[in-house]
This record gives sequence, C-alpha cells and structure tokens, in this order.
Amino acid sequence: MSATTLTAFEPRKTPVQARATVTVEAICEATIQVLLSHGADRLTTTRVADRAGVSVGTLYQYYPNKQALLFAVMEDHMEKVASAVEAACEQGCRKPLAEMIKEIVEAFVDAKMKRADVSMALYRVAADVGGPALVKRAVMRMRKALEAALRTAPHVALQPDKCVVDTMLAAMSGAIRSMMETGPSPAAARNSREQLVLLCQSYMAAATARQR
Amino acid sequence: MSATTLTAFEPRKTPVQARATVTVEAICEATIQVLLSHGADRLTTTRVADRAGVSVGTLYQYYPNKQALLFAVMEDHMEKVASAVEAACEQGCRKPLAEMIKEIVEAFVDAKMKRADVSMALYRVAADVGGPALVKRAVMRMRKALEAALRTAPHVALQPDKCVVDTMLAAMSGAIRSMMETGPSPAAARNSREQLVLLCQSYMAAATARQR
DNA sequence: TGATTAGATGAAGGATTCTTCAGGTTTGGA
DNA sequence: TCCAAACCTGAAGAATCCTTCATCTAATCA
Repeated sequence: MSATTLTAFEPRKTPVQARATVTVEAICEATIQVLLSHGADRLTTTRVADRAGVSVGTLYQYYPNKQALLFAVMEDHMEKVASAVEAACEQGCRKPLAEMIKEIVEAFVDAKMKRADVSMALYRVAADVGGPALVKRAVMRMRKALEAALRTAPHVALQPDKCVVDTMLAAMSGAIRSMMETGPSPAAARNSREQLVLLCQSYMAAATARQR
Repeated sequence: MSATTLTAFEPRKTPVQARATVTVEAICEATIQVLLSHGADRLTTTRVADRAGVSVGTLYQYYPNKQALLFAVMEDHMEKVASAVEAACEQGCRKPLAEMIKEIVEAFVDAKMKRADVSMALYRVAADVGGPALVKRAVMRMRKALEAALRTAPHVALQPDKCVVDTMLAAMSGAIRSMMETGPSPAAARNSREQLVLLCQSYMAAATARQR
C-alpha cells in the first residue's frame, strides 16, 4: 500500500533537454520560496509557477499534482539530513561512545538548522503529502547507520536493541522539532544543541550499560 | 501580537440556555469525529455541522470561523495533558529523582496515548490554528510544575536550569510525536514508554549531577 | 399571555484552487 | 532546411469551501 500511495507522487516525466532541467529546478526552488513567504496553506500551484517564471501548465507537465510537488521537495530535504547523519556515523566509528554520539547528534542538528526555515515549513505539509512514508524511510537509513557505528564503539557492555536506537532517533528529531517551533535565538539554539547531545549521550550510556 | 492573533479564535458567544450548551458540545465532539474519519484537509464546517446534527449557521453562531473551532478543540486537548503532568509533578514531590521522573513521564505518555488518535489529528492542524501559542502556554505550565517538583527532590546536587527542563519537555513531547506517527502496536507502545522514562531519567540524572 | 431575547436554519453569494488541453514555440537531428 | 519531438502557454472548466443573513422557532420573564 505504501507503494501504491507513493506512485501518485511520482514525477510525471523527466526533463530531457537542458532548458527543461532548468525549469524543474526553478519550480522546486520556487516551491520553497512560496512555502516560506506565503505559508503552507497559501501555497498554490499558480503562485509557484509564477514565482518560477513559468506557466502552471508547465508545472503540471512534470508533477501530476500539488502533492507530488511538495513530496519531491520534502524528499530532497530529508535526503540531505539522512546523508549527514550517515556520514557522521561513519566518521564516528571506533571512537568512544560519548564522542561518537556527540558527533552524530551535532551533525543531525546542524543539518536541520542549516535550513531550519524549510524544515519548519515542511513539517506543516508533511502529513498531507506522504511525509510519514518518507520519514520511515529516512529513519530506517539512520538507524542502520547508527547501529553499525555503535557496534564499533569500544567498552560498550551491551549492544542496544532496535527499540533503543529508535527512541534516540525519535527523541532527537522530536526535540529538534519542538525547539524550532519556539523560534530560538542563536544563543538558545546553541544551548539546545549542547543539551541534546547530553541527552543522547546519557541515554545511550544508560541503555548500553544495563538493558531495560 | 499573540493577543491579537488569539482574539480571532475566541468564541463568538457563549451559550446561555441548556440546549445551546448541548449544541456546542455536540459541535466540538463532531469536530473530533470528522477529524478522525475524514482527515484534517477534508474537515469542512458543513460536515462538522452535519455530524453534530445542526446546521452550519448554528456553528457560526458560536465560532467565528473554522480555525476558532479547531483552536477550541486543541485547547481542550492540551489542557488535559498539561493537567495530567501537573498532577504527576505534585504527586512525585519529595520522591527520589528517578521515581519522580518516571511518574511524570508516564503521566505524560498516558495522557497523550489516551487520545492518541485525537493527538495525531490535531498535530496536522496545529500550525494553521494558533497551535504554537497554545503549545507555548502548555509548556510554560509544565515547566513550572516540573521545576517545583525538582526542587523537592532529595540528593540533587545541582538544580537544573530552565534550558534543561525545556529540553526534557521537548524531547518528551517530540519523541511521543515521532513514535505515534509510526503507528506502534500496543506492545511497542509499552516498550517505548519504558524507554522514554529511561531517557528522561538518565538525562536528568546527568544534568543535575554536573552542569553542562 | 405577550414581548423580548436566545437559538437555529440552510440556500446562496463570493472566493479560491486544482487541473486540463488545444494550440503555439523551441530544439536537435536527418 | 525541415520535421518530429520536447517544451511551454494560460484561459477556462469543474469542484470545493467558507461565511452570511433573512427568516423561523423556542425559551424566558414581566
């Protein structure tokens, strides 16, 4: 069913000529711009097309509907975050647990914060646009990477099970979300980042020391 | 500005006679029903009115617009959760830190889970309906209660500052949200609850033991 | 009982938005 | 140069939805 649902969001056709590639990129960028300037509920296909400097018809040539458009933008965003986490996991391999976690959490926070405005705008449309499926996919990637990294950590008495890793990911992404919604100052954001590191460190230390 | 924004959501008039009270309650309940059965984006005032067994005009007699209606429902939901946490904080006073945290986190999770469907449905409309303001208000209540409880905990070397408490609340609510979106089985939900307790316990233990 | 206020109705106005498609323009290869 | 394929256009169809208001009924009280 996930497959069936997702097909409705697949691009209608892919650009062949160079100008079409430019057009598609302009549409994606325009989507983000409109999302930021007008808000999710006032995002219309016409407005996006205007902003991109093309006509609505062109937009519908590449995306079957409005949802597909937003889906594509979200997919791109989550890809970046997941990649950042994966890279950090690889980077943190074989390092002490606390350090490993620190690097991973910071990578995640930084990836989110880099486009905090986009993140927040996307939260609002996620549910109507196949977001859950994308989240599930991203979480799976991150869990896999995190588990692999954890296996290389020295002095870890007990390998945490799937549930623990999921909890950490949920807490991490959930907390970031809650924090971003408070519109923190740069100083507060930095502070939150530190706290989030500590949160994950202490949890993972506890979870690997004794099970349950 | 928060005040100005919120006034647009205030009820248009309050029921005087008994039958009107019944009507208003029916409308609120119908809103939830429609939210669950049709989804947030297919929630229309006409549908809500139909479900409540009244006409649209009646709905607009008590709520100035659709947003106000959803705002009221959300307000009620968050009130319940915040109250549950406040009660748990009071209940947990003077108990050892770990136990106190356990009771508070469990109270929060249970309050959310009791109406998990409603919670999730409301997440989707929150942003368009003054949700952030309500969240801020609820967080403030919970933070205050949690801080008060923490001051009574024995053997706490260091009182955590505001940021720590906020981080715990953010992680707690954020993690719950992420978890609910995966549609967990009862067993998985129970497991997650335990993990969330451990997460908060270890974080608070770490944060009260040494600052930063 | 009669007057006044509260409550309820639902058709219709007004506005917005998504999406299509018939027809025009540009590109790239034969 | 010429043609087919790729690309673009934007007015208009079709479908929803929010909200109002003139009108009607029920309750309350003097």
